[in-house]
Amino acid sequence: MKTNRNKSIIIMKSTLSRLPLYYCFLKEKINEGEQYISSSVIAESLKLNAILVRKDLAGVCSVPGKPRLGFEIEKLMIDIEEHLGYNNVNESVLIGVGRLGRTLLSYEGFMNYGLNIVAGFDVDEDLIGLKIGGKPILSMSKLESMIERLNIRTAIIAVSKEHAQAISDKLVSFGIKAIWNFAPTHIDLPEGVIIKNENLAASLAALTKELSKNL
Amino acid sequence: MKTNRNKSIIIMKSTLSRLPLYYCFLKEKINEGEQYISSSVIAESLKLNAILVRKDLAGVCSVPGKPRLGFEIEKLMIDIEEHLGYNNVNESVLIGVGRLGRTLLSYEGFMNYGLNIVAGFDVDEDLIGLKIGGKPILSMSKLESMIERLNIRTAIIAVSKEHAQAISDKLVSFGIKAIWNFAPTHIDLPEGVIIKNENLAASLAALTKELSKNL
DNA sequence: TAGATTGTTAATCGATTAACAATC
DNA sequence: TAGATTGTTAATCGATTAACAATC
Repeated sequence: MKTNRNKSIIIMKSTLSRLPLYYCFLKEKINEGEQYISSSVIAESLKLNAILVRKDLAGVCSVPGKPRLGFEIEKLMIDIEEHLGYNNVNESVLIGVGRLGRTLLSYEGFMNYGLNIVAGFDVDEDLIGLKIGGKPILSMSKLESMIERLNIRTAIIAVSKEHAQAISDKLVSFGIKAIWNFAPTHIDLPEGVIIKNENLAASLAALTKELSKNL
Repeated sequence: MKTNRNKSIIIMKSTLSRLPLYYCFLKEKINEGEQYISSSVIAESLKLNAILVRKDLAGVCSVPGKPRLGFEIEKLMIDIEEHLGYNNVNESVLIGVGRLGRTLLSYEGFMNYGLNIVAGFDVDEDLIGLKIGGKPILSMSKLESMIERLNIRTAIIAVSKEHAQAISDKLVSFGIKAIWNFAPTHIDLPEGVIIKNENLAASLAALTKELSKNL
């Protein structure tokens, strides 16, 4: 872990999780015609601690900010893109073209972040051959060959919780290394495969819970 | 903050965020006919540190676990429900019945967590009067009266990013105290209103980023 | 009993906040 | 220059991990 220690190039996970927030805000600002921005303005708008923002930015920016002026927005955005890997387009497959799956297929936001779902897969014969959001829906039998041919590493699971584990096992055997799971269930995976669970219900529950604390 | 210090009833935020995970796992186990479970089994299955799980459970459970046996699953689930507030049904409104909005309206997972979207709202005349997932779609003009009548505190925003700020301002003026934002943009809110941003694209980007680190 | 598993107290780790000198 | 804003080092805070005695 002591590879490149030129200038404390170690960026905290927590910082990484805030970068999209900054990026989104900077995009707004540049659309409003702004050219420079100070960390304190960002902090205030985003309701974050000013020192925290300053430290985050210090970690990612290639050109230091200028006292009195702040950071050049355009440069800063490029730096953030670099760190988030928005430049290397990431291709993924989606399994399960139900309602949620269709939403994800046609979600345009992904493009902006360098993400591309190449196809949806489903067992339902009626869906196969259709296009949703410009993406083809293919038979499950095509899954393996597509993953191999395009060397895809990331899969999105939008099937029912009953099928999630079986599908995941298949995906892993085909070479998938990262799974974004929307099925509201726990999935067991071998070492080396990373997973991100997106439990929408739990997410909303957490919000309402916090609300009830604030009375 | 020194109200009820009977038995360290202060539960960490991080613990709270893991509770849905435990809950989901316990549900599986009880369906398999299990009656007791040990923290170490939970930890192993969920790939968490055993001590962490033990501590989390110690914090929420009303009946202590039994050495050698573990915790009674059913009791534990009830305790978790208590802590997550799954029991007090939370009602919310959804603004923006586009593709994402429709998915959320018909997402059945919410029910299990004591969450209920009472109606969807949209400006599109063609949608008004329809039912999706059993929930009516109403005109925006009905929004205020519904929030007031049912005393609703939580709103879900699934409109385009251009409209998100304006809608939020309206919602706050109607009395909404918590916003779950799916529009990929930053929203400015007054003190006292809490927000949870659900940036799907950023979420996937983070996953693929982590993948690329693992090479 | 012996052994597994619990709950708790202390140690470590990581992230946030505070303080402050440097700079335009 | 004076003042705002930067980057960095140190202090605090919170969460995780380790250690261990207590219990069935």
